Amino acid sequence: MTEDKVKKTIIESATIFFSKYGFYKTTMDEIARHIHKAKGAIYYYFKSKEELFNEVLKQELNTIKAALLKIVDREVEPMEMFKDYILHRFELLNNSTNYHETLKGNLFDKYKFVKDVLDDFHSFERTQITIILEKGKNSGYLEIASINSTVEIIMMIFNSIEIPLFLQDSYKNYENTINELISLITNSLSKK
Amino acid sequence: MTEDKVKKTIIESATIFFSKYGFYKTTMDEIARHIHKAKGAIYYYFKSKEELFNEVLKQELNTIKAALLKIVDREVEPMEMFKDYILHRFELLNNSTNYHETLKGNLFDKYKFVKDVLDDFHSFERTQITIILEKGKNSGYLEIASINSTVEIIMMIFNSIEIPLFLQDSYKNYENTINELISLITNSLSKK
DNA sequence: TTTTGACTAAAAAACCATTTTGGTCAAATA
DNA sequence: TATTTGACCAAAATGGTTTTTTAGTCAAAA
Repeated sequence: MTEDKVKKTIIESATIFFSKYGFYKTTMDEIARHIHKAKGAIYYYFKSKEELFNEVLKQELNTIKAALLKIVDREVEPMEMFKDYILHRFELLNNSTNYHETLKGNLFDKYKFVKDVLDDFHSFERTQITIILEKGKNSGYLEIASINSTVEIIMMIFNSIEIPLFLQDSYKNYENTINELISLITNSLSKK
Repeated sequence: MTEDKVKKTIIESATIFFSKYGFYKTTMDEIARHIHKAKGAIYYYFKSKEELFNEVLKQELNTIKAALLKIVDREVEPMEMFKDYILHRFELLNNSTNYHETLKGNLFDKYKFVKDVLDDFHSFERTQITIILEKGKNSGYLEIASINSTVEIIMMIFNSIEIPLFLQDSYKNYENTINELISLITNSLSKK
């Protein structure tokens, strides 16, 4: 229906500006102007700027979730799947400007309003990694004492390493770092 | 001699205030007043506030380095040594307020002036971890393809995980996290 | 049902005056 | 000679005020 179409164009416009200028330096006016609408129109579909940003981030993360789900649904050897997952996970998030925005914002303890969207993504990822590790354990490839603890420390490493990786350029070779990280983790989990 | 004595009291005073208020909210005047000296006296020993902070941080890190050296110099099984090293490494840094200050400052891309002191510490740590891993490799406990790469990824994880660990309180159980991290890494490196 | 655009209250930015602070230095002290 | 002082300066930080911008509202129009 038409309603969804307009909503879609608003989100598209918002995505452009939020990606380029971040949350605080984007105005509702410019988002509206870009699609030749009055600012008020946006408020017919979204109750606030924060809700709009949330929607943008949510869609960006949903696309990433979908891509990652494909990897977990494949029929491959669990260790191979895990490598693939990590590789794509960082690649996809590395390309999500609004995710970077959020990361940065969280360091400055602003952006509390994205908590739900981020929590959802973390929860998704926790589930996927658990599934992969369980597959590996069941098929005898992996040796894991406590799957839960393992998933937690892996999540923590992922979420920590993002900051230097995405926000600072302090680390020369991104590619290399990810590959070494994959080796370290898979080495740790696989039976020898 | 007397010169060193005065210099020492200045550093002590500076340590107190920098630890309590951080670099920017500490004034040279209060550092001087606390030891009943005029501000100018400090400038007889240190050429700037930045140099003074550097000295404070340097001494804090030197103490930590000394403590860590003791661990590496011990005669124990390499894997045990590595566990000990990691455990104390985080424990010691966790108690260094001025190191936290620096970490925070680096995120906000200020504090460029501490670069040398930090680089020195990183270089020290790179050396120690390399020594431990080489010991482990030579004595047949560890299985490592490239020691250099392994050291780099471990360093990166250490330096990344500090941010949530020290600066945010987002992670519930510090103890537990460190232990899981130790398990993950040692598992990855040791022969089975 | 959807869009507009004038409107408001609050936040941000710009501005200015005042104070604080890092750093200097000639003179005093030891 | 080696060290300390404290008045002094320029630059930065701070506080307070005015102006501008912006998120959000809403009655009227389409």
